[in-house]
Amino acid sequence: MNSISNLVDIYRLTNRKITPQRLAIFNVLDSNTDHPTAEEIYEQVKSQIGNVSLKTVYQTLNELESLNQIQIIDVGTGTSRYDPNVNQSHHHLVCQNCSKVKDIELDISGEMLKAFGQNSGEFKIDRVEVVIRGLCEVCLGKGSSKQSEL
Amino acid sequence: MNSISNLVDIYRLTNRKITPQRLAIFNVLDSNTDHPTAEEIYEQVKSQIGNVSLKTVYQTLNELESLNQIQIIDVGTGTSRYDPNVNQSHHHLVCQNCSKVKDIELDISGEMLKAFGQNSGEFKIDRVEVVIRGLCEVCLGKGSSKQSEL
DNA sequence: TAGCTAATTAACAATCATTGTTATAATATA
DNA sequence: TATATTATAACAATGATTGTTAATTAGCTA
Repeated sequence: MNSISNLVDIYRLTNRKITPQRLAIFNVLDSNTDHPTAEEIYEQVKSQIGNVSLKTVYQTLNELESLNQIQIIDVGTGTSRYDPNVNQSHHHLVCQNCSKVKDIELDISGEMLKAFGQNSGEFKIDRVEVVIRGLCEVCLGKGSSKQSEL
Repeated sequence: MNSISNLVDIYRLTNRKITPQRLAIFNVLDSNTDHPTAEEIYEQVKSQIGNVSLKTVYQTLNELESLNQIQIIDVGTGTSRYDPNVNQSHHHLVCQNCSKVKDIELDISGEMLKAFGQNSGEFKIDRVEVVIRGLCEVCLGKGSSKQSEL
């Protein structure tokens, strides 16, 4: 994601209005590395400006994705997560216990991509996503009993 | 997934009953490489034995997963797909146009796993999933306009 | 082979994440 | 400041999946 002021510019240039709701959403996303869900963003925006609807949050997030300013990631935990990191190529670690997602930088290039391409037949590769599943630091420390609180 | 007769054995050994519905589901999954959705399995079972409920299909599929006989894959297309291939390690090609999923054999070992582990910090890796997104052979042939029929 | 009992099924409602609809409100610009 | 246009909120709706419960069936045993 670009900085907030860049986003404002992008919004102006594309004839979108700068509303308090949108600014607050930009603000929550700015430099966020937590991969929040829409619900979590909604809660944070609410605590900043008092009122938003969940619909507005979803709308704005989808908009930001089509403007290539965020990435919507779905790693099969039942809820999409929103990642403002679109500049550096990266992949994701997913905790099988608490469902939290962390970034991991992996250089999927050269050898690997070549190997992928050789096995993919007639398929035209657009991009490669690696999801690494396991246990995060926090859940490791707690044993591995199921719990869901953060 | 094991062969159907093996599944029947597993079901008997775990005090589960062999019902026509379950047998038909086993039969649909047997050697299936199409990554069908629950709905698709439901349709096929219905055409075989006349009546099932979707609930029964979901139940049996979840059961088969916890018995490690199938893999539930969720590649962010909004619907889970069911893959009886649990014996060979493999990954998935996902068509961005028609959402179909194909298997791809990739050797994620040695170098790669080492690289992954080095970047993952305190995270304890259980398994690595690679999803390659792009266009399948069929959709390539059709240009890349959105269509959803198979 | 009939009867018994636990397991299974089907019908239906419920859930959760996400999207559609529409009347009202707010932004940007003249 | 008025006006055109876009955005918001409230609400209903959707689609995939799961919960509930009464009725049915598989498989054991007499």
